[in-house]
Amino acid sequence: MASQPASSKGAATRELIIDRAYAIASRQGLEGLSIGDLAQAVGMSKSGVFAHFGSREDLQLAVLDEGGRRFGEFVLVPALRKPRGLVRLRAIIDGWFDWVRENQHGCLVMSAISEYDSRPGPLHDAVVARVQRWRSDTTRATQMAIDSGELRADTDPQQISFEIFGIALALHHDTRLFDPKLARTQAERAIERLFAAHSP
Amino acid sequence: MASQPASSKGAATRELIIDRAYAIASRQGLEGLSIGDLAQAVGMSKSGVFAHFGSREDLQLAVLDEGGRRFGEFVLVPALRKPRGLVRLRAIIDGWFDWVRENQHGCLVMSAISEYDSRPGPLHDAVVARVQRWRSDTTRATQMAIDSGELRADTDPQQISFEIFGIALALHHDTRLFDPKLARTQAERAIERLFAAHSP
DNA sequence: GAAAAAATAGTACGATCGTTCGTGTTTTTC
DNA sequence: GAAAAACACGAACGATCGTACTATTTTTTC
Repeated sequence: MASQPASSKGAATRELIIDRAYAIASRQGLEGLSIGDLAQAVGMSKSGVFAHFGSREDLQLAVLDEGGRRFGEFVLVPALRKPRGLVRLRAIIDGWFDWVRENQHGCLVMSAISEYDSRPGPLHDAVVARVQRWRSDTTRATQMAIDSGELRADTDPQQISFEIFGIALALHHDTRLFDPKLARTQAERAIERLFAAHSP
Repeated sequence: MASQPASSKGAATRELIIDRAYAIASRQGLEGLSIGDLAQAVGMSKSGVFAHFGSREDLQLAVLDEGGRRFGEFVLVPALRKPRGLVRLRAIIDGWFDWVRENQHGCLVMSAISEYDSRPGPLHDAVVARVQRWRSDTTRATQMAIDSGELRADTDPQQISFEIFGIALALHHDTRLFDPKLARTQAERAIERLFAAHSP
């Protein structure tokens, strides 16, 4: 999963560690990520793993960052290649829905939201920044769809962002708790109704 | 917080323990609930606390149950005193929104969803059962609003349930991550649009 | 109030936690 | 290839984890 042949040995193993850590934290959450488990997963000693990060918290921050990076690469980057307007906004949503399907075992960032939303500290701040960035991306894409006349002029882009977020959250949880296919259908129907309500 | 003067001493302290455990788990999650912390919170010895539950898992199940009970008492019970139809459905939603506002530090059941949605075991099953029950309550209330003619006959009550769930989730997270008041406004606007789209 | 039962405390266990430190090995630099 | 720097290991730390076992205290029953 390493994006490129890292320059130094240390950077390469650091990437490997984060890759494994991402896999573990996707299932167990960032709070459920222990250095012992991680060391075993990468086949190194605990102290060897630890040395790459000043502390467990720094490790968690790095893993959270990796989660945000992957989400961006999977969802945002492809969408940005689409033309501005409703097409791009729909690409973001579809990409997100696919992301939920692809990550059956859980989405790290979404878990992190629940874990740190009311626990102050660096991780809370990082999560807030991450979600905020994502939300503003969606808001911006919505604004473009308004500018292009594909959504009504009196549409509130932040409101749309909020509602898309909610639909994605419901999809995320229903996918794991109940039936993935039904959940996807319901999410898509909700999106259609959302756009229909704001179409000019 | 004890509902009634418990018959035996043991049952009374058990209630006390669960009350404190609920408070801790609301902030830290059920996985973040340790018997040591809990013992200190109730002013008992670790083993004294432990003896009331066969295992940590049983304790977690009991606390989860308490969370569901409180939610039901706060949201569902008052709503069931309202007349069937849209009034009751709106009461459920308003109650839930108030619940989110009231529990600033986090909702235990919502956290539990994230913690156990993809981790098999008794707690996963308990969470699924809990959410399922809640969803079917909402679906039933929606069906009544259809029957009374307040919502269109071709409305899918499960779809409505899904969307309400999503809006509540978004409200829940935005309340903690961003601005509670703005989140509440956005959630209410989303609900209005949802009903408007299905009004006859 | 004595006897039986229930509740709580105390202690100790093996495991695991994050972290530190000193030593050895591997990689990079010159 | 030698010197310097980076990397990894192993052992040990104090703390905390859930749990088991045995006393001791408190409550209930008669």
